Amino acid sequence: MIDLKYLQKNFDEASAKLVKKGVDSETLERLKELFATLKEANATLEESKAEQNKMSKLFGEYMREKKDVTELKAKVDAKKEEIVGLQESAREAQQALELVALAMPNFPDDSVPEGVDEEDNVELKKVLEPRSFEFEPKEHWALAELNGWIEFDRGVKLAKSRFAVLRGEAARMERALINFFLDVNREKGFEEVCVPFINNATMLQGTGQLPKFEDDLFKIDGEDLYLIPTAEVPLTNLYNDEILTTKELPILLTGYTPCFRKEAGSAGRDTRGMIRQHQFDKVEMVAITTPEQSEEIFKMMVDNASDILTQLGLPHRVVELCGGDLGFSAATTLDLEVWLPGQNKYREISSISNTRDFQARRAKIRYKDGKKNVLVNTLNGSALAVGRTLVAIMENYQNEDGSIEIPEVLKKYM
RNA sequence: GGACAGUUGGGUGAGUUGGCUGAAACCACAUCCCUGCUAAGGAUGCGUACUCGUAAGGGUACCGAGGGUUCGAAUCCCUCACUGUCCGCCA
Repeated sequence: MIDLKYLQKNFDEASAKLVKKGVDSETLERLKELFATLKEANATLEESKAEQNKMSKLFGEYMREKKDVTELKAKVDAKKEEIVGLQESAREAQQALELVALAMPNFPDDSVPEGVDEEDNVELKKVLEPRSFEFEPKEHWALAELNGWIEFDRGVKLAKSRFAVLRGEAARMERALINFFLDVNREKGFEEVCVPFINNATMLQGTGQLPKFEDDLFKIDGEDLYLIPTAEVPLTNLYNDEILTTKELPILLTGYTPCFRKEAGSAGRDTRGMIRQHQFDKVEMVAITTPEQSEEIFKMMVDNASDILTQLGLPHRVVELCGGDLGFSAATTLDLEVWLPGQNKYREISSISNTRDFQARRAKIRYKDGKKNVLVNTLNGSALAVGRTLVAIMENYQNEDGSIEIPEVLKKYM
């Protein structure tokens, strides 16, 4: 959630920031008004309650002194009636505010480039030269068929479209990649964590998936539970509603989880192959830091993900997302895009974001800085998306006959 | 899933004949004093959130969550969640 006090005090500045992210200033104006309304409603309510509390105390004294209380009771009864009304309007103001506030995306950093969609993203650097093929490189689904690695039709049979089955060497490579990623991350100082793959609504709200993106989630029928769309949710919310100490920070976590997404808005996109599935494996990095630490940790996370790709010998590039392409919770995001020779383009394989205190405010994650409680910064990033890495290996390591070499670093894992 | 018990501040743990308890005591923690040096003693402070105020200092809310009774609830009633124990089931 954005800082509403900041919005109130620096409206023009705040609204300029959010325009970058495609929020119109009318919505912001409304948010500001709702906030002011709530504050006023609460102020009057609290004043009345203070009076009532005072009278109730008096009441006790009267009783003890055996004084007559009928007059006092009449007064306090009248006050009570008044409070019921005030309470109702305060509650309405609260709900109206939350409706808008929870749907408001994070402020982008000032350094974020202007732009409306991925066309306007900025390439920062390329790592590794794509290899040149003496034959026409195939796409991964063709290779999958040749090698018997992926069964799309049986995945569909078991569940529905956008589910797939990995077999034999592909299944083993999937597992090898997970282990490789976790090992590298651990060497970089991330603690490995194994978390529930199902989280409750409060946690999903903490990281920003709810209430706005409910349609993208698989919900458990009849329960307040959802399949996680990313390990970012459980890893970040590990500290939901907690107050940490300075010496605990930064907290660096990594974990493997499957991720479940409805892909509601992506009908028709990447329907072929396993670039976009309802279920995919991912190893995630999450960092909980002080505001001062987050910049450095962010760079470290990007370098780490890039380093993993380099170790795998996969050509990739680093792209800075423009304001319009930035996710809901992110203040800044760098994507790593891996080269897919079969598709002849770079495709996202990791996305690393600093949400600053946006998630921390929602999830109430703070740390004690001296006497004050300060919101932490939370960061997250993939290292890496496993299925897409498998795809990248297939396409980059293919031979003319369709066979696939195993990257050197993975050999000891297979 | 069934039965019973429980859920209080960072921790342990009082308080359950409703008001003087936002909450004793102890521990932990912080600062200071004394002492002096692998110790001990003393003083003070020490929950969270919102809100008013330059500040000092006020106000409101929170004793698992939500609702109810009452002038007033941690204390009474209802619903739910969670934890523990026993039973059932089970990887």
